[in-house]
Amino acid sequence: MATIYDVAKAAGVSAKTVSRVLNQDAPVGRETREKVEQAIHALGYVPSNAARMMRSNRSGIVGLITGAISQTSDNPELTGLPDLFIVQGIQQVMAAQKKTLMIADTAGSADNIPHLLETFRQHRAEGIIYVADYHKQIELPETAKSLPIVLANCFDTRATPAVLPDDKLGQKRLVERLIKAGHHRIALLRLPETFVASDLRFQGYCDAMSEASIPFDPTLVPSTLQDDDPRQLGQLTEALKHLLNLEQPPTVICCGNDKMALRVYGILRSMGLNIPEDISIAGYDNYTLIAETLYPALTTVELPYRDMGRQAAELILDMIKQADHPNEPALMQGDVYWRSSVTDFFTTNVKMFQQ
Amino acid sequence: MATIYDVAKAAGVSAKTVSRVLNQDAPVGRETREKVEQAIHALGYVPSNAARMMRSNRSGIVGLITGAISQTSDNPELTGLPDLFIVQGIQQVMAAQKKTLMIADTAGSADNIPHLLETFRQHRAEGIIYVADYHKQIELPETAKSLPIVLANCFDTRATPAVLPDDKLGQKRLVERLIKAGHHRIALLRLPETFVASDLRFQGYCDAMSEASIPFDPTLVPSTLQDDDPRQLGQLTEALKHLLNLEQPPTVICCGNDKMALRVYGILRSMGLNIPEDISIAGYDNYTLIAETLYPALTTVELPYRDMGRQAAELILDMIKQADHPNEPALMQGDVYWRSSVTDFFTTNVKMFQQ
DNA sequence: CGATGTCATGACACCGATGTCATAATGATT
DNA sequence: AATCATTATGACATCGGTGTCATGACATCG
Repeated sequence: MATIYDVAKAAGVSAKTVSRVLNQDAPVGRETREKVEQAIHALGYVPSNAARMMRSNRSGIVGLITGAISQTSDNPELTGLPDLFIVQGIQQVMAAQKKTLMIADTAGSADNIPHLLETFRQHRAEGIIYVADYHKQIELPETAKSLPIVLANCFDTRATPAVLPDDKLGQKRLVERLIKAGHHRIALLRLPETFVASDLRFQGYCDAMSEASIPFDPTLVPSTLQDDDPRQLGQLTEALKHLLNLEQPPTVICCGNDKMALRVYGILRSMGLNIPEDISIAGYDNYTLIAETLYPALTTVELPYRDMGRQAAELILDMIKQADHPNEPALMQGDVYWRSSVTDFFTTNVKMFQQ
Repeated sequence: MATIYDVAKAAGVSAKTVSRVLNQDAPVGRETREKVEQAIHALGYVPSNAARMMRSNRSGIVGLITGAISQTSDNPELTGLPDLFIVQGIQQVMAAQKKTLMIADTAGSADNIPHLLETFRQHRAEGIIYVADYHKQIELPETAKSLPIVLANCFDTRATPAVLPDDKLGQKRLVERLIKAGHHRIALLRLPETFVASDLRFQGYCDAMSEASIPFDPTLVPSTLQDDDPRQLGQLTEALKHLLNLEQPPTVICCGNDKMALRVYGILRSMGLNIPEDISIAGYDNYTLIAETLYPALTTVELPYRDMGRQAAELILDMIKQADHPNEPALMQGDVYWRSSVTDFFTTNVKMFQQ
């Protein structure tokens, strides 16, 4: 591979002049510049990042640690790869800032993290973003403290800067929207309690209900599911039967996530029920593969992964520039996606009047 | 950040001795080694990759270009991110070989590729893997030729080494398995013809049928769908009606992929049909999120993405070691995943005898 | 017209590792 | 005891860029 000296020789100038042409940091005569540019092109010269980095001591590299790629997570059922949208959001910002993103994968085991951090330090990464596959609490090894670090989709007890989805607000908005559509018997099939999101979303549900002055009815919120194992469809079936057999059954069921909604579709249909004529269904995550492909399309709340990624990227870049960092996690809002799996009594009524 | 000289000073030795301790490439006295190791630990010293790279001229970096992360592909409907499993397979091999994988994303536009290649050259990547989001033909810019390169999930006209899924064999195996289960009226809902896989799988279907001496019946293979747009459920509905109204309707329908199967589930159910009692369904891709979550679980063929990734990684490493490279694309086989969406007449009969 | 400023360019040191060679001390061999 | 092999260590050059400083050629100004 050609070096700057090869170019200098070919152009009949000094290496420093070539450097000036490359960096445009000092005036260079037009003729000289052209000679140099020709030589660069002829030799296919590309400057060595390593050599540059040595002098400047600035790598322009941001490290990204994730299990998103090898998503053999501890809850393989729940994670669906869409957390990769976070990575996408980060990429966008990094590319715009001409930073190089170095992605390392935990290969499913947190034990690899120290080694990954070591590698990043070798490459003199300027900062690190850690992306979790779903909203959860984590604990990074002590070694992580020496570099600016941002957590995305997770948080720790040491107030490391974090970017999180606002699960509480999201669920609240969904329920508000359901109420606006005329529903007031609203059931909630919670995620297992081990998920942070489970409780937050339950709070959002409660907030929306109480603000609408609808008294909380515990029979509409069956005990949380114990496991997300596909073989335990039985549990889900039981919960649904319970809800449908209530004296005042719900008109809409909020599922813990879109995947659960997919299962609920199957079960309800095998019971002979139609969605949304007999009962409305809502999900959470806006996992478009499911939400848009399902028939009817699923009303759900977005997990604002891309936004979270962008936010995390901007945060780490700020922290690299100035050691300053926020103490509160950034909560990102996700929109409600209103699709045909939920009856809107008002819209229906309007149509009826029109007809 | 501490340098090797800081460590040398702290340990009271020369920099070279520290280097020897680090690389274990020459004997070092026990006491000296311990002093050095202490100093390294005390200073939190991590050697600079950049400096190392300068001397050795070996970066240990392999570049990976993909649109998998920002999957705004030209066929956004078809791609579902699982092509990331390819990336995962690559990661596994690279990690085992102590290579650093540098992932760059096309951000949805092939126009960015030259720039990405440039970046990789700056980092002196030793080789490049290009991963496509689905089996297709591509054309890389001329600039790509200067480095060892391997294509994964795609191929070009210049016989660049490639790793591809064996779509033909996969479909053939599935159909063979269906025949073995007692089916002989087997329908095939093809993917749009723009997909390379569409024709290959059709060939596999034909091969299996002809080897079983079942004459080809074109009414069982409706004209391929024009588009995968979710709004064009109508097209799919028409095709299904056509199949069901045949004098001898199929006992099983092979869908172009798992996503299509998901839609077919919805349509058939809204027609009041049960799967698999009334009709069996098979997919393709083994997109587990769909295949395992659907009720009943979907029989499908695996796209061997992880294997393809591993294969591509090993291929590029070979090519880095010796400029040698294969001329034929490597075809990777995917297994048939037999699940309850397809009736196995044979198994059923056995059960009936047993009862 | 001499002083000053700007432009264009080159010489040289330096960033942080490591390869090469030299050197001293120790142990083994004849 | 003399020679040779091995161990343990350091001095120094080098990789490919860029920062600093120096230099010469013009242009501008009072």
